[in-house]
Amino acid sequence: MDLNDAFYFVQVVEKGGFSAAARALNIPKSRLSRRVRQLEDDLGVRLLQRTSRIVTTTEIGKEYYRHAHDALARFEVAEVAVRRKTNTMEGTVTVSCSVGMAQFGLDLILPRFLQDNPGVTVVQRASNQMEDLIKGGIDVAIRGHMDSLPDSRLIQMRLARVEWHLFCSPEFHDALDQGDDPVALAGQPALVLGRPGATHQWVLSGCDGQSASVPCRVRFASDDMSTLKNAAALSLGIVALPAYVCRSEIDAGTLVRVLPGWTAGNPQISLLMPSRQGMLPACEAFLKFLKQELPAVLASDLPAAA
Amino acid sequence: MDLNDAFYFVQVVEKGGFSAAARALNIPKSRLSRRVRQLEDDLGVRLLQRTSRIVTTTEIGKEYYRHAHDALARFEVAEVAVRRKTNTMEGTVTVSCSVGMAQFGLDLILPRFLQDNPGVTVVQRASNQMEDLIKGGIDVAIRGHMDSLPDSRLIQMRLARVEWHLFCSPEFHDALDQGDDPVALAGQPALVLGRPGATHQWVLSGCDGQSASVPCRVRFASDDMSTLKNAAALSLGIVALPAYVCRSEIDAGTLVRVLPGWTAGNPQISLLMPSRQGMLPACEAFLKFLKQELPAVLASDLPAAA
DNA sequence: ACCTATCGTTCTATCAATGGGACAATGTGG
DNA sequence: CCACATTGTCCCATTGATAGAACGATAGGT
Repeated sequence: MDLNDAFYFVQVVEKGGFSAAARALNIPKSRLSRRVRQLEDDLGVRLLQRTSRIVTTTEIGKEYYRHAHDALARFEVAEVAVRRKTNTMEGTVTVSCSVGMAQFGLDLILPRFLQDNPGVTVVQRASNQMEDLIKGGIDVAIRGHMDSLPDSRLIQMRLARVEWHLFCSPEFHDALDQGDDPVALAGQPALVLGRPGATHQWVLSGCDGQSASVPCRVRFASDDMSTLKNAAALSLGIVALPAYVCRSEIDAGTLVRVLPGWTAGNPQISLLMPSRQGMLPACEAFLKFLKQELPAVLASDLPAAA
Repeated sequence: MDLNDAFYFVQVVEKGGFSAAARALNIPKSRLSRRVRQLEDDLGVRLLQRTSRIVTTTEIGKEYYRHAHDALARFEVAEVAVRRKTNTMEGTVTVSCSVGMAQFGLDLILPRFLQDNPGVTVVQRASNQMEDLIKGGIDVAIRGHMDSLPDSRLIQMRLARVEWHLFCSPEFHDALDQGDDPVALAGQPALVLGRPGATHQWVLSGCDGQSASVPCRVRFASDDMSTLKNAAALSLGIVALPAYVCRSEIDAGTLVRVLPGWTAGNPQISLLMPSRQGMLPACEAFLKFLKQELPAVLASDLPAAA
């Protein structure tokens, strides 16, 4: 059963003949003749009665026509539905990111995207574990990584580098040695993101290229940056976090930066997507938006947004 | 746009993968892979996200699937509708015949066919002009003809020969010369079927092979055999008609046969149909029924049915 | 950490569908 | 009444799709 044959048959019926249908479809009439005959053979029924001059539909041909016509109309609907989404800014974009990126990065810009694109629905899946993009039906993931991602078949797009700084409460800072020397931090209580091993250390880079590794004492570890920030604000220790995450606390004075001349990491933020082709305009617009807006939000040297 | 590609896509979605669908359909998976990719290219959208291990449907793929699934279900309906009519004794049979054949031939047997085949609808188109079978959507025509029909592409099936006799009212008969000689009828008033020319004659055949042509005087001409019979019963003249048409009048004694040793024609009754292939069982059953029952009805030597 | 079964894709010789013209049949207009 | 235009079908060289194996990748069992 070749579904195209049904289409050809419907066309012949509607145009009132093989030649007319062939002209309308811009295909040779020999094809129409052959395919309709094939359809009749498949069904085991004569659908058209032909003279060399005129074509009429059998009783059963009329019935088949009605149903086939409906079916083809449905296909039309299916195609139109797709084309509408590919031509207009509609559809759903599913984005995966870490909780921190959601709270302190996307949170600042996502509302604007939603306002600018009323037809687009954004589904955010904030999680601190990497999700499988394909299994999860995720259109784009925002990932931070130190070295290049090994994920082979995924499309990668470098977005920005973010600086991680060391933070603590002003009170805690006052109690520290005020020198600009990393070694002074050795053994200090650390608030650590993720699951640290038995020993932990801050890997610091100076502004002039020097680096230092400072062992510390893990007092608290969490997947959640907000919780770590709160712990730091309560003077429980020193935390290494992306600069943009702590911007409002710095402005408010509830956290201060430790060792302003040193950074605690400079990971790459990249966008990952399953494939570049066949992407909805809505998704492309979202990508463009992220590429345009996110770097500024993640930059260390910008003041907080109004 | 290849509609089969949509079918393949739906199968892949429903079976949950290319390999599973290929196994279910008994086709190589390379075809599925190629055709689904082609569909995606045609639509300009990615419908499936693939790993070497897993396949998931895109958001838009899900939408396309829903519509395409509906459309395919419609095709299923179309096919089932046809197959039902080709497998069971259902459908409509359109038969064309002359008014005389309808009133005095088919009338006797058609009710039985309808009773025996409750699912079959018979549309009878009784007309004294030959209709175009194909233009008129006629499945089978019953035609009487003296020499072989020239209609080339139509299928012909010889059914029976019918004898035409000369009839008149008993009163009229009494007034005739009672000899068995055709020449005695010369100049008698004739009731003629169809549109006679200026002159008319009866062409008679004797039982032993002799023939005679008897000129007569046209008093009344009509397309309708019943009207002619009535005119004859009213002693308006002599009419040449198929024997079976006048059977009941002969039995009732309102008409008598003129020149019992002579016949006024012996045309062939044939069935004509547009084509033999792709015929509905209902139509085939009707053909078989006609072939089986009609000759007896048309026979000259049978008593009238009860 | 290997091994194996299975996944979807890709490659290429092979085969079937195709397209364009020829053809017989048949309305149509002069 | 005849020439012509147009109908649907048939024929055959050519082109495009296909089948089957090879392939890289991956998940799960051991």
